[in-house]
Amino acid sequence: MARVNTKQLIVDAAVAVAAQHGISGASMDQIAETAGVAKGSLYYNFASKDALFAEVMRRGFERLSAAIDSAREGVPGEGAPRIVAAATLEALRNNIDLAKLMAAEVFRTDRAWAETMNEARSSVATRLRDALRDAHVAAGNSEQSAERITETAGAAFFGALAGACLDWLLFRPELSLEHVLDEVLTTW
Amino acid sequence: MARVNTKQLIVDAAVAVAAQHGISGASMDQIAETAGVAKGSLYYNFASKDALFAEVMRRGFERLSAAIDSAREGVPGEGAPRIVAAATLEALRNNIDLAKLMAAEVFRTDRAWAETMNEARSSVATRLRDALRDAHVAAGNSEQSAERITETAGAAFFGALAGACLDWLLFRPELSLEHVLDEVLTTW
DNA sequence: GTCTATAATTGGATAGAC
DNA sequence: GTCTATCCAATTATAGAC
Repeated sequence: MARVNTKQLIVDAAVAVAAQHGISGASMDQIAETAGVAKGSLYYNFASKDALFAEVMRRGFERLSAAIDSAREGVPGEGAPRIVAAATLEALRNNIDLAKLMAAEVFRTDRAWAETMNEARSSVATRLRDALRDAHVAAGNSEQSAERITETAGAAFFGALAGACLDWLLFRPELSLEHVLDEVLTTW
Repeated sequence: MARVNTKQLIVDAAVAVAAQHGISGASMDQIAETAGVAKGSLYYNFASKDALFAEVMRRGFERLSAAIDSAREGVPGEGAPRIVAAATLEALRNNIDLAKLMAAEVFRTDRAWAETMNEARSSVATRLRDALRDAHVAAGNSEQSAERITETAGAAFFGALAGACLDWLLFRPELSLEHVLDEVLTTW
């Protein structure tokens, strides 16, 4: 085992490089240089560029799901959308490179690892959908009515958060998280 | 002048190829093959790959803006969000490759033509923001209150539409446009 | 486990014929 | 205005030393 976690070093570098140039535009050379390791080490730790980015995306969505789950613990239904939205914005802000990368690649269906990424995407959308459903029921609507809120609404919610978040971080970084949250939720 | 519009042929092929592999992953060779022209013709019609995709993105956002403007004509404030949302979904559905491409590249800030694309992105977000503002006022709120709805809300609205639209077209194509619209707007 | 060196292929772009 | 042929740089991946 390596003295430091080389795998994590490489994954972090891959995120940083791909956030700027996209996955196809990110070269293994530049990733190795950014990580401070030789290119040979990349191929010792990952079978291929595809395998590396499958791992990058898997970890990214996993982190997002975990942040949402953690935020929701013990929160009543009516507060759910705001709290999961805040957790999502927070997670994206903490790693803006990863946010750009996920936004750019989440709907690419041709990759070798598209299936893996799609499951991760779906699990995030499902969590957001559930938050919307819980709030719907807490507002006095029936369970049956809440079931009309599907994963598509979750995907819309996620898209709204990602769109607002990137607009915020890239073009209006002076705004506060609370302000961005208000803009997303008051119109929702 | 060419007998057929070679420029348009090339632009269409570029959209198709880049929708699958991203812009960096789209090779000029494959674009030429898809368009049914020689690679030399690409470079006769466009100065470089960057210039080609600058034109692709410019036309894409222009089409979207035009669709929104056309839909809004003569529509009262309270109906504005639904009508512009429908027009946006319709435009994206009519060219799903372009939708994937715009979603993947809209927040890339390192491109040579990032400034051009950013203006186009901003003009779409502004149009959506205006629709939200008009509905807000039509619902009985003050103009002053409506001004708290900014371009960030427009970006969120666009993100929601793009997220729902791609979820729909890629994974749930059996849904109707009206159904998708309802899912986006009832939770909004 | 990490390095250096290199193989094999593909990429963007250009020159010049027609 | 379009084609074919070609250049050169960059890319993924591998081999083998340490």
